[in-house]
Amino acid sequence: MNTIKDVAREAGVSVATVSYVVNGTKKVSAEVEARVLEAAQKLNYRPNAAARSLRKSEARILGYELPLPETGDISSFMQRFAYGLTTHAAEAGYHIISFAAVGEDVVQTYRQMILAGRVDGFIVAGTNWHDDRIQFLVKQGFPFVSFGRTAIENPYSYVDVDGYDGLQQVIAHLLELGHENIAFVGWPKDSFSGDSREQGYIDALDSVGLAAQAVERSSNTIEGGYSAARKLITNHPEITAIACVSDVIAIGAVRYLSRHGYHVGQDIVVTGFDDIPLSQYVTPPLTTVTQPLDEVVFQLIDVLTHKIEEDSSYTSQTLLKPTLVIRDSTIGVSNL
Amino acid sequence: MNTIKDVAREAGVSVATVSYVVNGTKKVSAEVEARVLEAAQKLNYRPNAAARSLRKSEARILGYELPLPETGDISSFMQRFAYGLTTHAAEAGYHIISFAAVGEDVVQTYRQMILAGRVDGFIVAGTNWHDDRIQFLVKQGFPFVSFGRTAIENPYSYVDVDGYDGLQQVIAHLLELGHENIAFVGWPKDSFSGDSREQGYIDALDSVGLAAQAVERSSNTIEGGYSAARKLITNHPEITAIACVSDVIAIGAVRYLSRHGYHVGQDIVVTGFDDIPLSQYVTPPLTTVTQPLDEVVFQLIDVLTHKIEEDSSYTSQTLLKPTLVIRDSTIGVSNL
DNA sequence: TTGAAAGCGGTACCAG
DNA sequence: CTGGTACCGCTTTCAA
Repeated sequence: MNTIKDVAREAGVSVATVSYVVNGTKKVSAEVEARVLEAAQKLNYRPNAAARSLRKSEARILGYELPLPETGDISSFMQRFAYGLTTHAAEAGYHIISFAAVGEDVVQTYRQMILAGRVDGFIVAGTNWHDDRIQFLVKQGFPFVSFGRTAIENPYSYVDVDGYDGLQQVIAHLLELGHENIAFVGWPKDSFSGDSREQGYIDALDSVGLAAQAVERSSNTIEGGYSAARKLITNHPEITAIACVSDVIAIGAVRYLSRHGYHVGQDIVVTGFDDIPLSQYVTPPLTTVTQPLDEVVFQLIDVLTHKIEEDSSYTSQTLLKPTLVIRDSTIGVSNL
Repeated sequence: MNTIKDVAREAGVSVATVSYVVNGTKKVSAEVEARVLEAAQKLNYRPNAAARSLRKSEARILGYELPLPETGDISSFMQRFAYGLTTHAAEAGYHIISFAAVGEDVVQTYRQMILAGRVDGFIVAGTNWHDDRIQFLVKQGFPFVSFGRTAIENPYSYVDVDGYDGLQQVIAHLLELGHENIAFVGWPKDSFSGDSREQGYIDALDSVGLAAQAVERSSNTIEGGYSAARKLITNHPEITAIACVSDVIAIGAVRYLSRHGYHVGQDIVVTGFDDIPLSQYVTPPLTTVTQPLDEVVFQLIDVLTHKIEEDSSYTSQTLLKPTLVIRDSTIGVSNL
C-alpha cells in the first residue's frame, strides 16, 4: 500500500503538492499535475481512509440500523431499501455501515458509534411513535434522517410515504366500483404508518357520508389476515370490500375468502398496501399501493448529506405520494 | 467528543496509561486503573476509530457486497444473511460496510476499498463459476471468505451448503414414497450451486438404477416454474414427482399443476429448495430443504476473523449439510 | 505555484 | 508500574 510520500517521491514533489492535486484543493501547474497523476496511477495510490478521517474529522460513512428480519417475512422491501441506500450513498461519496441493535439498549449502540467518530450521520428506519433513537439523536444534535415519522415534536428531518393518501386512493377506487360496505384490517395500534393508513380509510368514507364500522386488527402475517377476514365475514356479512393495511394481511384475507367459496374480485374485493413482489403472483393478483422506493432513498441520502456537509441545522420533511396499482382482486373478471 | 488527553488530564495520568487501561495492554495498579476508568466514564470517552485505525493499520471493518435485488424476489434469505453477518461481526468486534458493485468493473470497487485501507477483509456472496472477485482477492492475498464455491483452483476459504446432499435427501424421500419417475427443474447451467443440486438428483437416481431423463431449466421465477411444469407434463406424462432446484420454481410448478386439475401432494408431488418463508404458506405447503443460515454466517465470520487476526494463510473449506423439511406437497392427505 | 511542518487521536516502544 | 514521545498518513496553514 503506497502512501502519499511514495507518490511525492516518485513525482519529485512534496506531499503537500500531491495532496493538492489528488483533492483538487489548490491550483497546481499543469506540468506538475500531470507528473503527480502519473505517479499516483503508477503506484496505484489511494489516500488512506483512516488518515484522512482523522485529519478531517469526517468518516464519510453513514450508519444504518438493520431492521430485525421477521420470521415469515415475505416482503423484500427492506432489502431493496438497503440496496438503494448503498448505491445512492456511494454516489454522494459515502459508505454505509450497517449494524444491528443488540438487545437492551439500542441507543447505546448509536452513542458509541458517534463517540468513536465512526459515522457522520444515521439513517433511521422502522420508526415507532416515541422513538428512543430519534429522541436521542435530536438531543445530541447529531445528523440523521428518518424514514417514517413519529410523534416526536422537536423538528427533525424525515422522508415518508403518505399512507393516509394511499388509503384515500384505495377507498376512492372502491367507491367508484360501487362498494359501500368497506371493512378495514389494520395493524395493532402502535405504528405511525399503520394509524395514518387507517385514518385515511376512515376519513375517505366519512367524506362521502359512510361510516367505518368494520375494523379488525392483525399482526403483519398471512395467518393474521386469514383470521381477520374470518371475523369480518362472520360479524359483518354485509361487507363487499376489505381494505388491508398491508399486502401480507391482504394475502391472508384472500386465502380465507377463496377457501370459503368467495370469488375474490367478484363476490368480494380485497386491497393491500406495499406492492410486495408476491402481490402480483397470488390469485387473484392484488390491487395495492406502491411506494416510490427509489425516490425515498434518494431524498434520504440527499437530505442527510446536505445536513452533514452544508448546514447542520437544515431540516426537511418530505411526504411522498404512493401510487394505486389496480389488479384483479378488485376488478377480477374471471377468477378461474 | 473527548479525547484520550482529556481523560488523562481528568485522571491525572499520562495518555499512555489511559491507553493501557482502555485496551488492557499493560498491567496498571488497581488504584490508577480505577481512576482512569472513572474519568473515562465521566467524560463519556470512546477511542476515536480513525486514529486507532491509522495507528494500528486495521479498520475493524469487513466489506460485504450486497447482491442486486432481483425484481420479483420473493425470498428474503439474503436479508437474513446480511442481518446475521452484522450481528456475528459485532460479536467479533467488527462492523460491516456494505457496498454495491457499480456497473462495469466490479473488481475495481474491491481494489479501491483495499487500497484505501477501508476494510480488513471481505465476505463474498453470490459466487459464480469463475468469479472475478475471488480470483482478484486470491491474487492480492487479501483476506476474504466466500459463501459458496466456485470452479477456481487456487485454495481459498469458503463456507457452503451441500446442495448435492440436499437433493440426495429429497430423492431418497421421494423414492421412499414409491416414486420412480422423478423429474427435475434446474437453473440455467451457470451456477455452481444449481449444478451440484442437479448432480445430487442425477446420482441419487442413478444409485438405484433409475434414469434422470426428465430435466427442464428455468430462471428463478414463479413464471419459470409454471412453464417448466407445463413442458414436463406435456413431454413426460409418466412423471409422478417434480424436484425443483428452488422454492420459487417449485411454487410456480405447483401453481401450474393446481390450475390444471392435479392435486399436488396426491396425484403428483413437488419439492423445492431453500425453505423460503412463503413455502409454508402456499397450498399445499412445500416439502423443501432448509439451509443452516445461522451456522453459515457464524462460520463465515469466524474463518474470516481468524484469517485476519491470527494467521493470514489460514484456509478453511466448510460444507454444511442442509435439512429436509417434509410438508404436504409430497405427503398431502387432503388438498382442499 | 510549491513546500515545510504542525497536528488530528491514538498506540506502543523505551526509559526510568 | 508509569510516562515521554515517535509515528501512523493525510490536510492545511503559512512562508518562501
